[in-house]
Amino acid sequence: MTTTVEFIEKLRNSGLRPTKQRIKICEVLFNKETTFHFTINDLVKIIEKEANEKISLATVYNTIHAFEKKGYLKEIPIDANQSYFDTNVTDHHHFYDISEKKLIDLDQVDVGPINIKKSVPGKKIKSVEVLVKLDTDNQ
Amino acid sequence: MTTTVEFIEKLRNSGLRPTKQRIKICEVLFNKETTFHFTINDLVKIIEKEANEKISLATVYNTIHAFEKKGYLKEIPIDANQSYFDTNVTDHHHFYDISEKKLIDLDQVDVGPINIKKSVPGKKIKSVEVLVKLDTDNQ
DNA sequence: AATTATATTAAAACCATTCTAAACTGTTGA
DNA sequence: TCAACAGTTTAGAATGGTTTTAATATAATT
Repeated sequence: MTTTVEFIEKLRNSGLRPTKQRIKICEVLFNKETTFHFTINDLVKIIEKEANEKISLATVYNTIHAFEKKGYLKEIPIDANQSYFDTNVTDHHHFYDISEKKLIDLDQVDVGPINIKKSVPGKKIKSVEVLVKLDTDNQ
Repeated sequence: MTTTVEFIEKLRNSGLRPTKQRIKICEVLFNKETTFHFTINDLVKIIEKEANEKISLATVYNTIHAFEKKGYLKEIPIDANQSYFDTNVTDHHHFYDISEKKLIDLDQVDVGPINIKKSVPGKKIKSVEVLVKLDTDNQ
């Protein structure tokens, strides 16, 4: 449980003005028991359900991008249709259930160490992401 | 080097009528020394340069999707802006150079075996893809 | 050659995302 | 406290990759 005051602190410390829209989005994203995955569309629906006032779609995009840049969110590449975000910003991997279009976290422990044996001159590794696609098991 | 006749065979064997558009796309995609990565936009430019006649954008999309469904191409998820395709359909992984927006193949050997220790009931693993993001190394 | 099924096409539609520029709000410092 | 400024929100328009449409063309079958 994080208080509104703590979100205001967090925002200010990040150089982001604590507007009521950003505080609301913080509450929706970071005041949950567990981390979760969402699309912008999902998020807008949650906000509309929880809030009594409407937030402009442009503001939702702006805020999500600001949070991503600050490292409070991670974008998960799955397909080219839509952006998926994750409130779990620790290093981890994903299952993607193709039929249900749902993401499931895969801890580092569940995948084991990955050793990249190749390198590209002048470039350094920024991240290593494993995506495991799942299909219905009808044998 | 694959002849036009062989492409016609391949198409027919796949249940795809060998139209001159599809044959042209086959030649652009599968008549190369090495496999490569491309976006639809890249492909259209290559076709326009190589061919004397124009192929409709809708046909390019249709054909790429048909080829993907037949397993002649793989889509690589990188970000949500654009679809990237790979003419290398063997199991392998990728580097993604963020600054240059370029994909580089990573052989299975370069990554080593990946052991997924978690499972989801009723679901089976369809694919395991590793995406290694690269950044300019300015230390 | 006629018929049928499939493919191509240009243009319109679609839809997630970004941009615009005007109105609004938080912050700062006098 | 309040004016001034910089940063933020907003609705709506614009963008751009992708898909759909429905008319025309082509390949396959008879």
